[in-house]
Amino acid sequence: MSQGHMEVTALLEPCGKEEHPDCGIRDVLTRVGDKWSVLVIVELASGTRRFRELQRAIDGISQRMLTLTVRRLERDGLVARTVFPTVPAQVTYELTDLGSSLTHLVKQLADWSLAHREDIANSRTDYDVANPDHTIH
Amino acid sequence: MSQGHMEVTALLEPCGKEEHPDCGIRDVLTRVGDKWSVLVIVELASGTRRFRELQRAIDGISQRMLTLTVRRLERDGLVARTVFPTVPAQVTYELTDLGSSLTHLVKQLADWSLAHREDIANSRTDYDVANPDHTIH
DNA sequence: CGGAATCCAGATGGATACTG
DNA sequence: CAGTATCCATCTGGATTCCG
Repeated sequence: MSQGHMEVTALLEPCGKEEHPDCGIRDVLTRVGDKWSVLVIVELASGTRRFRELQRAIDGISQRMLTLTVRRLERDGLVARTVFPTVPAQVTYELTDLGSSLTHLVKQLADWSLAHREDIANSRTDYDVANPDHTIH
Repeated sequence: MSQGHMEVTALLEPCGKEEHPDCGIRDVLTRVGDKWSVLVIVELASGTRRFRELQRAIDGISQRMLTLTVRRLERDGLVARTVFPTVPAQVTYELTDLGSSLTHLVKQLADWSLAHREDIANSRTDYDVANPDHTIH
């Protein structure tokens, strides 16, 4: 059942003539890698949230970016959006089954990040000391 | 040993007064989420590669972006760069232990992407049909 | 071969103001 | 409350040229 190796090999091969050669994986990774998506996913992993609840939970996100982020997640089928036509309007967001299945992997990535962030920070410091005038970031 | 839940909760809390409130996880995720890093990591997961080998293996990457990508991965301690002072120069790249430990997660993400790319594509199509004039991407 | 340097277009994201 | 609209700064990444 552990077929990970075979699958991933296909990553670097064109899998369809007309499509992008990355088999669409980049679509998913750029979504996960954008500035706010993961934080939204992690927050929704704890339960249904309203728009303002999300904004208060995610420090620093602007109204505009929260809107864009949840819209993209909704378009990808990872998040479900429900509008209650009350006054004022009330909108809730929750993960779909697809979104929940991704959450598990996102949490592993988050844990890895937390576990190794010291290593990475140290490596960066070392690199910056050894290469005083680099422009990489 | 499964402490995933507790760890990730910390994601949304400021963990240090002076630092970014995301505990540095965004550093890792943006690295994984950028356009080329994952493809470089996956290729290096198969073994040591020279610069030109990487470029030939990764379809569409420019010289500049390959340089930037491997430099960032090196700075983060995920990739080791070795220069052989021959003429012409010969440079090899390989994953460090840290990089290898991330590879496993990256492969899971890649497998998830491949497994669900149809679902996502369908969801996007449905969304675009239901919202004919949206500007999201 | 393995880059570095420069230039430039497009994407991303923040601030602000306005709305049903 | 839950957005939309606009403007604008920054970042990302591609193309090209040059270099040891």
